[in-house]
Amino acid sequence: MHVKDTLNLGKTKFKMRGNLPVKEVERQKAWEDNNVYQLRQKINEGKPTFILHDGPPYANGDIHMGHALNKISKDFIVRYKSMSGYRAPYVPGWDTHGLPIEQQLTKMGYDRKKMSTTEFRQLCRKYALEQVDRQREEFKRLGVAGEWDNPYLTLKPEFEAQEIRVFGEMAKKGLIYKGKKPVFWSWSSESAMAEAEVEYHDVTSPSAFYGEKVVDGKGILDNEVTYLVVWTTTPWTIPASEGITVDANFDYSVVKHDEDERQFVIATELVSEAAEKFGWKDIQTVKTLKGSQLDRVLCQHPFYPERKLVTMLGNFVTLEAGTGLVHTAPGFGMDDWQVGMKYGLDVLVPVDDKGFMTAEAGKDFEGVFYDDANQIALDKLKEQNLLLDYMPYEHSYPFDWRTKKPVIFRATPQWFASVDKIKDEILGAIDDVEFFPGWGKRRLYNMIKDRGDWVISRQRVWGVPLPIFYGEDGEAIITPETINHVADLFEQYGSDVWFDREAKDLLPDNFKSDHSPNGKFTKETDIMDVWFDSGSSHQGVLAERDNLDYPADLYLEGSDQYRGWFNSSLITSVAFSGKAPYKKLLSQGFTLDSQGHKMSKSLGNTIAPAEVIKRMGAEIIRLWVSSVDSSADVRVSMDAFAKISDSYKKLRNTLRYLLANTSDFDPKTNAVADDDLESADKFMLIKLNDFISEVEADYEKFDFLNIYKKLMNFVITDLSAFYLDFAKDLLYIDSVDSQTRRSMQTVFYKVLVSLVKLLTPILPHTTEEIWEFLDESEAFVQLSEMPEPTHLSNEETVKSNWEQFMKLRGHVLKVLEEARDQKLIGKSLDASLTIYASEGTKRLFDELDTDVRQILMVSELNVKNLDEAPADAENFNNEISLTVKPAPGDVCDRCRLTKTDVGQDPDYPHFCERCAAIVRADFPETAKDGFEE
RNA sequence: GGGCCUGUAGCUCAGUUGGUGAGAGCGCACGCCUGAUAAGCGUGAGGUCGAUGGUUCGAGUCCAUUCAGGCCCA
Repeated sequence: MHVKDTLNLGKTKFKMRGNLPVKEVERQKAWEDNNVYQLRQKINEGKPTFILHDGPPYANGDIHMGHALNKISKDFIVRYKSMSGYRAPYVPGWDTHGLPIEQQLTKMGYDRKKMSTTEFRQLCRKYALEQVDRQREEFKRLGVAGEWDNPYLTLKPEFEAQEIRVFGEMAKKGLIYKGKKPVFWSWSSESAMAEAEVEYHDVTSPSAFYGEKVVDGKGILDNEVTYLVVWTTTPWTIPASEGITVDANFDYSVVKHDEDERQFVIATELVSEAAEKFGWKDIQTVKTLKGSQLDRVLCQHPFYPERKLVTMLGNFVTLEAGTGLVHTAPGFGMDDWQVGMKYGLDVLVPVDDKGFMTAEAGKDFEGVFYDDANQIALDKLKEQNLLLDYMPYEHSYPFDWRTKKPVIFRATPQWFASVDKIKDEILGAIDDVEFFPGWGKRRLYNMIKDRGDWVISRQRVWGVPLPIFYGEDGEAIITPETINHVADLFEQYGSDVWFDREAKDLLPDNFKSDHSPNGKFTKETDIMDVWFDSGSSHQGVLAERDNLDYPADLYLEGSDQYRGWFNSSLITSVAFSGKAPYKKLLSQGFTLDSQGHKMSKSLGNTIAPAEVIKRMGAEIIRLWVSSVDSSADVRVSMDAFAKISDSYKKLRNTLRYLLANTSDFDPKTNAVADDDLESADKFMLIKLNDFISEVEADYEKFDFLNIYKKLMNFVITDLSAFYLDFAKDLLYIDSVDSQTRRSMQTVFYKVLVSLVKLLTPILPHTTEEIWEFLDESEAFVQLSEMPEPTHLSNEETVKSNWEQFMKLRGHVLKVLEEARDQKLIGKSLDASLTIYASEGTKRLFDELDTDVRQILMVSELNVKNLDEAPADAENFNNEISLTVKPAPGDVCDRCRLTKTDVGQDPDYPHFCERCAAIVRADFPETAKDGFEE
């Protein structure tokens, strides 16, 4: 027998290194094979629900770090709630309609015009489903638990049907209407374009400065002699001009010059520049005024004297070029349209699909291609002596990316959802929501407050059709009857049916309408905005599925979703039922590169989750997610993952040590009751209980960063550097079954089990691996419940005593280090420490009722009165003075302490008395046989 | 241009209602240990608190401006 064999060294097969990239995959398979997620749901049946409703990612491409941050954060919450008394199912979803998928197919070489709509839609569906499969595997690889085999997809018939019902409910409440709005219009391909389909090139346009005669100056300007000087780079839109926009805060001057009777209004700052352009000399300022004073001043249209132009206040006017007054044609510009809507203007669109002016533009323009109308407009202005100057102007202009021809802004018929009518109700609903972080409320509130009505139609095919019929007189027909019928059809056949059938076959049998005396109907061909799809998920998923609830407890997405999903869901939900779809709203920042700049493929600064998983494992990404403040933007770098990887190793090793040193401990038979624990063990148990309470409170607040910080501090400072370090003199040395040893193991085991449970939401792979070594009833840690903190009888006293002691310990470490520097000692066990203690400190030692020598890890400890301290002792706060010298005596072969009693037992010449006694009792044969070398 | 947000040691973060020389963990340096060993322990060095200007007896903490960055609009 060797001396070492008499020690109780820790033993475990739990590996020091995780080999995560390989082991995670095996473990995930085991969870799937054993239906662990489903088992958890079964255990939670009947408990109060906590529904985290998944915002659907767009089904296209590999997942990036932002996806990982989002899904892992959700997993933390769902796993925590599932283990702490709630039924918290997680149904992941995908956004599967929309332009990007259509574009992908175009890129792959499919031509939408060479096949039927349904054929094209089938290709879109196939592509979308492939993307779902691809992303699903990537999400699962992150270790995210949920109903992966039954996700919600916006293309599923039951979802589409519910979306139609949401639309129908809004229509019933009078919130759906048809209007006009400018879109990018490509006359060369005769279709509307999305922003993503246009590209910008520099072009030179004729820009013109011209006057518009004031006919009603509102008492501020003189009628007939005053002219507002406006600027435009699109003279061809003058026939559609309906007003002039100024900025309320700018200063404007009314000026005259010696060669003209007329007075002109120009932004003060731009007067001299304009005068130079126009060749004006000897300028006199008649008066100056604020833009706000020009509000609703009326001018005469330069081409149509009977039409009045209204002056409006807008925020898009610039002083960088022009006059500070802008010609405004709501039918041909977004800014123009928005300000026009505010002032209740019509939307004139005297240009047809092919880009030719219509009769509405007047006989001089009718039939003229819009680009050729520029010259006509300039000529007409010149004729009337209104044109002050014109010149070529170079600027960036949108082009159709396929035909390479310019596009125009042109108002087209669109369907709208009124936000205005229910805005107060929506703002009220925001008040009932709890926001994380708190500023989210302000952001969402401002966004809703300032937003206009929602354009829900798209001139596309890959989406949910607008369920609208038209009568013979062109009137739109949306009734509860038609809505229900269409919803039922979609539920049964999917929305393809809309494209496959004639209008009459989409209507209920014998459907009658006053708008169609002959029973003839047509159908809308536009589809719905994809934000209406995902924005309906509270009905399409939460209300639709038996195991879910509406409204949800929580929505959690990136901060871009204040404008996106948070916004659209809120509008449809309030419209549908008067309440917000979420009780709590948690938003996260974006993932940026190590410099804090956005990540993009073109910049080449992206880090793919797959790469990290392959090199370090998903656990490292998960731990990283917990370690950053995700309420703001987070920086990502391989370096950061390497650092986290170090933290993981530390954590893993500490848990391994606990495991190794409880391998001979049976919690059922060896555990010591709380009140019988040794003093230091009590202290650590109290610390553990505090830790449990704090971590659970942090989980409730979704404050994972705080959990990470507390965890690392607990593990590194309390456990590894303190408790587990001095434990060796006890665990290894004392008799296997001694009270001191079992007391410590009792706490070790509690710490271990509690940590493993608390960490399961964050590091499920690792904790499940440890769980296999524990003697607990549940087959998987995920099926266990979160630990509950307990309380000891006099814990406040115990805690404060030990906290005082920890301060003294800091001083001891300091003097030991100094002794080490002076080569007096090497390790602390070489030292004999003398503490000259104040009365208070001596009382503290008494109350601690512990082996202070052991905890300070020295071989010899003497406690004397403070006033006996020699001059060379180091004093701390007049509480203690300390001296260190090499411990006298010989090193015990077994406990490695240096002691004067080594060799006193003749049977054990190399042992101290403590070890001799233990070994004689536990291994009697060694008294005769001795030990091998 | 507008709404909202962020900027404290190399990294990730704390810093209470403005008040002793600005803290933690990691990393780093140095040392110790070799019975947690591709581990463990200790000590130490690192910060003009983005910048500037104010308020105040006193500001990382309040105000203004500004720079850098992010999301969403225009």
